[in-house]
Amino acid sequence: MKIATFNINNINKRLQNLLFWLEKEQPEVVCLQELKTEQRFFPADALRSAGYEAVWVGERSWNGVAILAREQQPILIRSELPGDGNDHQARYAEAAVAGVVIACLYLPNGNPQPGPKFAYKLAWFERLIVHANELMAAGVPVILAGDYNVVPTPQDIYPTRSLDKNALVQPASLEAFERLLRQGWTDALRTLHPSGPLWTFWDYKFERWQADKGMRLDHLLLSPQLAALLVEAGVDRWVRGEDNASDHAPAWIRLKM
DNA sequence: ATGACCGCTGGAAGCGGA
Repeated sequence: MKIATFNINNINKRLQNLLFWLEKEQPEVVCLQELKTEQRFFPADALRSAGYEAVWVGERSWNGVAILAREQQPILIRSELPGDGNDHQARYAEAAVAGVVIACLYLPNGNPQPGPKFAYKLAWFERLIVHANELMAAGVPVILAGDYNVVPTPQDIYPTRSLDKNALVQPASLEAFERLLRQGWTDALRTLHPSGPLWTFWDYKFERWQADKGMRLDHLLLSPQLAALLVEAGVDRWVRGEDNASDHAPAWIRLKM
């Protein structure tokens, strides 16, 4: 079973890119972020024609997450991250697919830092840590997949000092990610590729793609019973080189199930 | 690197993104 996470950066603007990738790579489950569309404009019919059922949480202009499943209907469990009844940004969806809990998340970027946006990022991260702990304690198979907006280690970014103040690389951001992992989650891509670049994002600016100066921001974390089934993982880099591409490429895993 | 991108909003520049 192939499961992918992909920050699509506007699902309607990039629908043809998405459909082409789905046709070529045939993932069974897909977590999408940055739909940038309100709920009623999600392209459910086009995806169904391509063989995918979906659940989604839309918002005008920004954010937005979706979970797709090939030839089966994902069962929505929740559409908001618990812990703050005043936070309605469309950044979290959780669904059951084939007996696995799929959490699709879009963690706040947090720039500029310091400031209220960075505080929101860290607060959101704390809520995720609390909820992930509950999922772990429930003992069910879980995948936490999405755009974490965190560069986990120095080898997950091209050599530069120009981003030292960026929210993506702040010690507080990395420490929160570490604390999440220590609950017992497996960082699937890094586990199968322990060293070297595994970029999932290349900035549109400054010809970062052409120079292959990227970052690893998109992660799939596995609960222990799924980590034992992990057989393959990678990044579909070719997607970033297409016309009209998102600035992210899909990251994916294959589980023996 | 006080950065050259991309797309949205609104109807012009300004913003969010990372």
